[in-house]
Amino acid sequence: MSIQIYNTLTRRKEIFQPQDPARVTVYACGPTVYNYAHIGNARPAVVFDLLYRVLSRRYANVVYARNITDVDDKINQAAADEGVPIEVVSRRYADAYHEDMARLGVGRPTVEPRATEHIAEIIDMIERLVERGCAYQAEQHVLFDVASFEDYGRLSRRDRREMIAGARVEVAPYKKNPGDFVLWKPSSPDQPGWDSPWGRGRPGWHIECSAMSAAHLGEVIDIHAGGQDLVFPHHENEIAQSRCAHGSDTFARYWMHNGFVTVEKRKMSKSLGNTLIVHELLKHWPGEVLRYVLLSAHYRQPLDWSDKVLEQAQATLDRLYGLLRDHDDARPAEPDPTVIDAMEDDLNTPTALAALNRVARAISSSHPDPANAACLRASGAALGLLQQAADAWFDQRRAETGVDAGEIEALIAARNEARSRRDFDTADRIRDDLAERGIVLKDGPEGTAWEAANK
RNA sequence: GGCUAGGUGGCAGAGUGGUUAUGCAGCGGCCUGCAAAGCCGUGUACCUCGGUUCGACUCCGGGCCUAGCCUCCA
Repeated sequence: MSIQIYNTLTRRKEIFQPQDPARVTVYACGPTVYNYAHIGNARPAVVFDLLYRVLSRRYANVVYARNITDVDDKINQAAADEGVPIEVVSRRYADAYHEDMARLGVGRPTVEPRATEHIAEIIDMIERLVERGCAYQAEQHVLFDVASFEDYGRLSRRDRREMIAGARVEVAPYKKNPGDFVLWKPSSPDQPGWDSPWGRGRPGWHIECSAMSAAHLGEVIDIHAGGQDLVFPHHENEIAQSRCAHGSDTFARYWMHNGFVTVEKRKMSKSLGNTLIVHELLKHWPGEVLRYVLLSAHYRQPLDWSDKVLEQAQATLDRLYGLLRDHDDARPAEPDPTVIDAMEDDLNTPTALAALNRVARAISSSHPDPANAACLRASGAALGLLQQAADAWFDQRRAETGVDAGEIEALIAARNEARSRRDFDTADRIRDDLAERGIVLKDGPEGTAWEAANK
């Protein structure tokens, strides 16, 4: 089987064929670092990290770029509010982003370019756009001339003329067309800025991705990915800039867009004030639970976030880790082919999880079954799951309750002593008291284990 | 208004022109001092109305409903 990808450009699932199998290029839009990441920001990070892993199984050299946008008016605002340079804000939240994503099992991309380190490339690209007649200068701004690009609107399936008619965008008087967007804008002395042929200023929102992807991946890339809300205008504008600047007929050959995380079916967004911050969620749930939930729905579908789905994911992981604890002897193994097939079919993680659970069910209950357990662990690896030691998983779960493990162990010993005397009233009282505190006892042939109940 | 995606069993969520998704919960059984956990078994779902077909949840058309984009946004 080959890798299949749903391409937003054609609205169809297509067989993935890299332009150069010796160097596969992927660019994903990363965070603008002015705040902690919410779980909606985490979805593309998790999903496209998986894409990178899927591609890497087949291609030896996959270059995966995920940028950090570290110059932006929201960052400027946050820095001004605090009275600190923008670097303080951007570094703080970039670090937090890395920590949070690591706890979700997201690896680092091959390259992680930053906008502020590519100002020269950005200016260079804007100059080329002006030379080619695709951009014009007006009142210290440089704007992209949408009318100069015939294919504008093709990705998002919009008609340029209709967009003008229904434009809700604030139309600056110096724009030739309402749809024209800013490539470069002037900075006041108290705003961050760089010298340029158009005076001291800073880049507009879209240009940095075009400049950085060209700098690190080349003028035509294989896959460009991001959230659904970036289709328009961000990606549409990237295409326009890049193709005009390079004089090419293709910018990215495949476009992938993840669906939204919703809360009570409404899109999670800053303006609705219903964002769930990953940093906060991690105080209550293991990162692996968040990851499992993120993978439980197909990446293009909306994913409704709730405590219920978190509890379900945790219960499932408890069961799987229990199997590993009882059967895995850490021998090497290959993942179940069904899991790989599902991943290569446009990252079908729900089907992959179903296959993972079938592997789990194949594990014998009556005999030690290290072969199937190892397959379970290896299959989990393909999804970035089940990679910690089972004991570590359960220790982490216990630690959440903040109880004294020694005390629990002592109570369990007392209960078992009472049971051996057949003093079941005492034994049951101890068990009930522990249950009150959220501790569940599990009697087994090896003795009595315990763990924290689901919240 | 324009454009896009989707409506599947109690919940979450894949998929398929005729055959078991999977998980969580529930129910029955095994096990257990009794439970829990674990294991085994179990539910016969696919918005609505037409059409195509030997046969449609799956294809086509209409309708209803939901969400999203068109403005910063993953």
